[in-house]
Amino acid sequence: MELKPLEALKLWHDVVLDTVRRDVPDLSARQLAILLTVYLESPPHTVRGLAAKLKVSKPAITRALDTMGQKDLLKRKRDETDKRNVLVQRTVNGSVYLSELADTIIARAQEHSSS
Amino acid sequence: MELKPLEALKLWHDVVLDTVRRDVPDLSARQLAILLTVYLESPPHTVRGLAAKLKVSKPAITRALDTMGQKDLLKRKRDETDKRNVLVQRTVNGSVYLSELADTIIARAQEHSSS
DNA sequence: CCCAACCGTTTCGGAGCCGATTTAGTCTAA
DNA sequence: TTAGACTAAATCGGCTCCGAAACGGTTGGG
Repeated sequence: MELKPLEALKLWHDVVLDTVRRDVPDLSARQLAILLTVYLESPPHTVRGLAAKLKVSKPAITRALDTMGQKDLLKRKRDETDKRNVLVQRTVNGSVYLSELADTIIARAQEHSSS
Repeated sequence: MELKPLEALKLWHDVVLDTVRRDVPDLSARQLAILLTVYLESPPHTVRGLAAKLKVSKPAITRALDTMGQKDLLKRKRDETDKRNVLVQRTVNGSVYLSELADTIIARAQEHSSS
Protein backbone atom coordinates (compact mmCIF):
# COMPACT_ATOMS: atom_id res chain seq x y z
CA MET A 1 0.00 0.00 0.00
CA GLU A 2 1.53 3.28 -1.04
CA LEU A 3 0.25 6.50 0.38
CA LYS A 4 1.17 10.12 -0.03
CA PRO A 5 1.00 12.57 2.89
CA LEU A 6 -2.05 14.41 1.62
CA GLU A 7 -3.88 11.18 0.89
CA ALA A 8 -3.06 9.84 4.34
CA LEU A 9 -4.45 12.95 6.03
CA LYS A 10 -7.57 12.97 3.87
CA LEU A 11 -8.24 9.36 4.76
CA TRP A 12 -7.77 10.13 8.45
CA HIS A 13 -9.97 13.19 8.16
CA ASP A 14 -12.87 11.33 6.58
CA VAL A 15 -12.83 8.46 9.03
CA VAL A 16 -12.45 10.64 12.12
CA LEU A 17 -15.26 12.84 10.85
CA ASP A 18 -17.46 9.80 10.47
CA THR A 19 -16.80 8.61 14.00
CA VAL A 20 -17.38 12.06 15.47
CA ARG A 21 -20.67 12.53 13.67
CA ARG A 22 -22.38 9.28 14.57
CA ASP A 23 -22.02 9.98 18.24
CA VAL A 24 -23.10 6.48 19.29
CA PRO A 25 -20.99 4.93 20.67
CA ASP A 26 -18.34 7.55 21.23
CA LEU A 27 -15.05 5.99 22.22
CA SER A 28 -12.01 7.94 23.32
CA ALA A 29 -8.69 7.26 21.66
CA ARG A 30 -7.69 5.30 24.72
CA GLN A 31 -10.76 3.11 24.65
CA LEU A 32 -10.36 2.47 20.96
CA ALA A 33 -6.75 1.50 21.50
CA ILE A 34 -7.83 -1.07 24.10
CA LEU A 35 -10.56 -2.45 21.88
CA LEU A 36 -8.26 -2.84 18.90
CA THR A 37 -5.52 -4.42 20.99
CA VAL A 38 -7.87 -7.03 22.43
CA TYR A 39 -9.27 -7.92 19.04
CA LEU A 40 -6.04 -7.88 17.05
CA GLU A 41 -3.36 -9.19 19.37
CA SER A 42 -3.15 -12.69 20.77
CA PRO A 43 -4.60 -13.33 24.22
CA PRO A 44 -4.44 -13.35 27.14
CA HIS A 45 -5.15 -9.68 27.87
CA THR A 46 -4.92 -8.53 31.47
CA VAL A 47 -5.47 -5.12 33.03
CA ARG A 48 -1.83 -4.89 33.93
CA GLY A 49 -0.69 -5.90 30.49
CA LEU A 50 -2.90 -3.38 28.76
CA ALA A 51 -1.81 -0.61 31.13
CA ALA A 52 1.82 -1.33 30.31
CA LYS A 53 1.19 -1.47 26.59
CA LEU A 54 -0.66 1.84 26.49
CA LYS A 55 1.56 3.44 29.13
CA VAL A 56 -1.42 4.52 31.26
CA SER A 57 -2.42 3.71 34.82
CA LYS A 58 -4.29 0.56 35.79
CA PRO A 59 -7.39 2.40 37.04
CA ALA A 60 -7.68 3.98 33.62
CA ILE A 61 -7.88 0.52 32.09
CA THR A 62 -10.39 -0.65 34.72
CA ARG A 63 -12.64 2.32 33.99
CA ALA A 64 -12.38 1.84 30.27
CA LEU A 65 -13.40 -1.79 30.72
CA ASP A 66 -16.37 -0.64 32.81
CA THR A 67 -17.73 1.68 30.16
CA MET A 68 -16.99 -0.61 27.24
CA GLY A 69 -18.45 -3.52 29.16
CA GLN A 70 -21.68 -1.56 29.59
CA LYS A 71 -21.79 -1.09 25.83
CA ASP A 72 -21.14 -4.81 25.44
CA LEU A 73 -18.05 -4.23 23.35
CA LEU A 74 -15.85 -6.27 25.68
CA LYS A 75 -16.26 -8.54 28.71
CA ARG A 76 -14.27 -9.54 31.77
CA LYS A 77 -13.56 -13.08 32.86
CA ARG A 78 -11.72 -14.25 35.95
CA ASP A 79 -8.65 -16.30 35.23
CA GLU A 80 -9.49 -19.61 36.94
CA THR A 81 -5.87 -20.74 37.04
CA ASP A 82 -4.83 -17.54 38.82
CA LYS A 83 -7.80 -15.78 40.32
CA ARG A 84 -5.93 -12.53 40.74
CA ASN A 85 -6.04 -11.95 37.01
CA VAL A 86 -8.89 -10.67 34.92
CA LEU A 87 -8.94 -11.73 31.30
CA VAL A 88 -10.42 -9.32 28.80
CA GLN A 89 -12.43 -11.08 26.14
CA ARG A 90 -14.22 -10.23 22.93
CA THR A 91 -17.94 -10.01 22.34
CA VAL A 92 -20.14 -10.30 19.27
CA ASN A 93 -21.08 -6.66 19.60
CA GLY A 94 -17.46 -5.58 19.67
CA SER A 95 -16.72 -7.57 16.55
CA VAL A 96 -19.57 -5.85 14.78
CA TYR A 97 -18.34 -2.43 15.86
CA LEU A 98 -14.82 -3.03 14.58
CA SER A 99 -16.12 -4.61 11.42
CA GLU A 100 -18.06 -1.44 10.70
CA LEU A 101 -15.00 0.65 11.43
CA ALA A 102 -13.00 -1.44 8.98
CA ASP A 103 -15.71 -0.98 6.36
CA THR A 104 -15.56 2.79 6.84
CA ILE A 105 -11.79 2.86 6.49
CA ILE A 106 -11.85 0.73 3.36
CA ALA A 107 -14.62 2.71 1.74
CA ARG A 108 -12.80 5.99 2.35
CA ALA A 109 -9.51 4.54 1.17
CA GLN A 110 -11.06 3.46 -2.10
CA GLU A 111 -12.58 6.90 -2.63
CA HIS A 112 -9.15 8.46 -2.40
CA SER A 113 -7.43 5.93 -4.63
CA SER A 114 -9.99 6.52 -7.35
CA SER A 115 -9.66 10.29 -7.16
CA MET B 1 -5.04 1.78 -2.59
CA GLU B 2 -6.52 -1.59 -1.78
CA LEU B 3 -7.04 -2.64 1.80
CA LYS B 4 -8.48 -5.70 3.49
CA PRO B 5 -10.50 -5.43 6.71
CA LEU B 6 -7.79 -6.90 8.92
CA GLU B 7 -5.12 -4.69 7.40
CA ALA B 8 -7.31 -1.62 7.85
CA LEU B 9 -7.84 -2.37 11.54
CA LYS B 10 -4.17 -3.13 12.12
CA LEU B 11 -3.23 0.19 10.56
CA TRP B 12 -5.74 2.00 12.75
CA HIS B 13 -4.54 0.10 15.79
CA ASP B 14 -0.90 1.02 15.30
CA VAL B 15 -1.53 4.69 14.68
CA VAL B 16 -3.99 5.08 17.56
CA LEU B 17 -1.57 3.29 19.83
CA ASP B 18 1.16 5.71 18.81
CA THR B 19 -0.97 8.74 19.56
CA VAL B 20 -2.09 7.34 22.92
CA ARG B 21 1.43 6.54 24.06
CA ARG B 22 3.10 9.86 23.31
CA ASP B 23 0.58 11.71 25.41
CA VAL B 24 1.78 15.10 24.24
CA PRO B 25 -0.16 16.73 22.67
CA ASP B 26 -3.28 14.75 23.31
CA LEU B 27 -6.12 15.75 21.02
CA SER B 28 -9.60 14.34 21.30
CA ALA B 29 -11.26 12.89 18.22
CA ARG B 30 -13.32 16.04 18.04
CA GLN B 31 -10.34 18.33 18.14
CA LEU B 32 -8.54 16.29 15.55
CA ALA B 33 -11.57 16.44 13.30
CA ILE B 34 -11.56 20.23 13.54
CA LEU B 35 -7.85 20.47 12.87
CA LEU B 36 -8.04 18.23 9.81
CA THR B 37 -11.07 20.04 8.45
CA VAL B 38 -9.40 23.42 8.70
CA TYR B 39 -6.24 22.21 7.03
CA LEU B 40 -7.79 20.08 4.30
CA GLU B 41 -10.96 21.87 3.28
CA SER B 42 -11.18 25.22 1.59
CA PRO B 43 -11.74 28.30 3.74
CA PRO B 44 -13.46 30.15 5.22
CA HIS B 45 -14.03 28.17 8.41
CA THR B 46 -16.43 29.63 10.96
CA VAL B 47 -17.52 28.33 14.34
CA ARG B 48 -21.03 27.80 13.12
CA GLY B 49 -19.89 26.00 10.00
CA LEU B 50 -17.63 23.65 11.90
CA ALA B 51 -20.36 22.92 14.43
CA ALA B 52 -22.74 21.99 11.63
CA LYS B 53 -20.17 19.85 9.86
CA LEU B 54 -19.26 17.87 12.97
CA LYS B 55 -22.83 17.88 14.31
CA VAL B 56 -21.78 19.22 17.70
CA SER B 57 -22.77 22.35 19.62
CA LYS B 58 -21.17 25.73 19.05
CA PRO B 59 -19.66 25.94 22.56
CA ALA B 60 -17.86 22.67 21.89
CA ILE B 61 -16.16 24.29 18.90
CA THR B 62 -15.32 27.43 20.88
CA ARG B 63 -13.69 25.38 23.63
CA ALA B 64 -11.76 23.28 21.14
CA LEU B 65 -10.46 26.45 19.51
CA ASP B 66 -9.41 27.72 22.95
CA THR B 67 -7.30 24.68 23.77
CA MET B 68 -5.88 24.25 20.29
CA GLY B 69 -5.16 27.95 20.14
CA GLN B 70 -3.14 27.65 23.35
CA LYS B 71 -1.10 24.91 21.72
CA ASP B 72 -0.68 27.15 18.68
CA LEU B 73 -2.19 24.58 16.34
CA LEU B 74 -4.82 27.01 15.09
CA LYS B 75 -5.69 30.69 15.40
CA ARG B 76 -8.74 32.92 15.35
CA LYS B 77 -9.20 36.00 13.22
CA ARG B 78 -12.10 38.41 13.15
CA ASP B 79 -13.81 38.68 9.80
CA GLU B 80 -13.38 42.37 8.99
CA THR B 81 -16.13 42.38 6.40
CA ASP B 82 -18.61 40.97 8.94
CA LYS B 83 -17.40 41.40 12.48
CA ARG B 84 -19.82 38.84 13.83
CA ASN B 85 -17.82 36.05 12.24
CA VAL B 86 -14.64 34.45 13.47
CA LEU B 87 -12.41 32.87 10.86
CA VAL B 88 -10.32 29.88 11.90
CA GLN B 89 -6.88 29.90 10.35
CA ARG B 90 -3.85 27.65 10.12
CA THR B 91 -0.53 28.03 11.91
CA VAL B 92 2.95 26.77 11.21
CA ASN B 93 2.82 24.63 14.33
CA GLY B 94 -0.40 22.99 13.20
CA SER B 95 1.10 22.15 9.84
CA VAL B 96 4.02 20.48 11.55
CA TYR B 97 1.73 18.45 13.79
CA LEU B 98 -0.31 17.14 10.88
CA SER B 99 2.79 16.49 8.85
CA GLU B 100 4.08 14.25 11.62
CA LEU B 101 0.74 12.49 11.82
CA ALA B 102 0.90 11.84 8.10
CA ASP B 103 4.39 10.42 8.48
CA THR B 104 3.19 8.04 11.17
CA ILE B 105 0.29 6.83 9.04
CA ILE B 106 2.49 6.30 6.02
CA ALA B 107 5.16 4.46 8.00
CA ARG B 108 2.60 2.12 9.52
CA ALA B 109 0.91 1.57 6.19
CA GLN B 110 4.18 0.54 4.60
CA GLU B 111 4.87 -1.91 7.40
CA HIS B 112 1.60 -3.65 6.71
CA SER B 113 2.01 -3.74 2.97
CA SER B 114 5.41 -5.37 3.31
CA SER B 115 4.11 -8.01 5.72
C1' DC C 1 -33.59 54.72 13.43
C1' DC C 2 -34.49 50.46 15.47
C1' DC C 3 -35.42 45.98 16.21
C1' DA C 4 -35.19 41.30 14.84
C1' DA C 5 -31.83 38.02 13.40
C1' DC C 6 -27.37 36.31 13.58
C1' DC C 7 -22.68 35.57 15.39
C1' DG C 8 -19.33 33.71 18.88
C1' DT C 9 -18.63 33.55 23.77
C1' DT C 10 -19.73 32.85 28.59
C1' DT C 11 -22.23 30.87 32.34
C1' DC C 12 -24.33 27.03 34.61
C1' DG C 13 -25.10 22.44 36.58
C1' DG C 14 -23.98 17.83 35.56
C1' DA C 15 -21.30 13.99 34.00
C1' DG C 16 -16.98 11.58 32.98
C1' DC C 17 -12.23 10.84 33.28
C1' DC C 18 -7.69 11.58 35.46
C1' DG C 19 -3.68 9.62 38.64
C1' DA C 20 -2.46 8.49 43.36
C1' DT C 21 -3.67 5.91 47.04
C1' DT C 22 -6.12 2.49 49.54
C1' DT C 23 -8.67 -1.83 49.87
C1' DA C 24 -9.71 -6.66 49.32
C1' DG C 25 -8.73 -10.98 47.43
C1' DT C 26 -5.23 -14.44 45.80
C1' DC C 27 -0.93 -16.71 45.37
C1' DT C 28 3.74 -18.27 46.74
C1' DA C 29 7.72 -19.31 49.16
C1' DA C 30 9.92 -19.77 53.52
C1' DT D 1 0.98 -21.53 58.24
C1' DT D 2 1.97 -17.10 57.61
C1' DA D 3 4.15 -12.92 55.75
C1' DG D 4 4.91 -10.60 51.69
C1' DA D 5 4.20 -10.01 46.79
C1' DC D 6 0.94 -9.29 43.41
C1' DT D 7 -3.64 -8.67 41.25
C1' DA D 8 -7.86 -5.76 40.04
C1' DA D 9 -11.12 -2.76 41.94
C1' DA D 10 -12.83 1.07 44.89
C1' DT D 11 -12.14 5.67 46.73
C1' DC D 12 -10.63 10.44 46.69
C1' DG D 13 -10.14 15.33 45.13
C1' DG D 14 -9.32 17.75 41.03
C1' DC D 15 -9.75 18.73 36.37
C1' DT D 16 -11.98 18.83 31.74
C1' DC D 17 -15.64 18.57 28.84
C1' DC D 18 -20.61 18.44 27.79
C1' DG D 19 -25.13 20.89 25.93
C1' DA D 20 -28.75 24.35 27.02
C1' DA D 21 -29.50 28.76 27.91
C1' DA D 22 -28.26 33.51 28.54
C1' DC D 23 -25.28 37.32 27.00
C1' DG D 24 -23.08 41.23 24.41
C1' DG D 25 -21.68 42.78 19.91
C1' DT D 26 -22.83 43.25 14.91
C1' DT D 27 -25.63 43.52 10.88
C1' DG D 28 -29.24 44.60 7.77
C1' DG D 29 -34.15 45.23 6.54
C1' DG D 30 -38.32 47.82 7.41
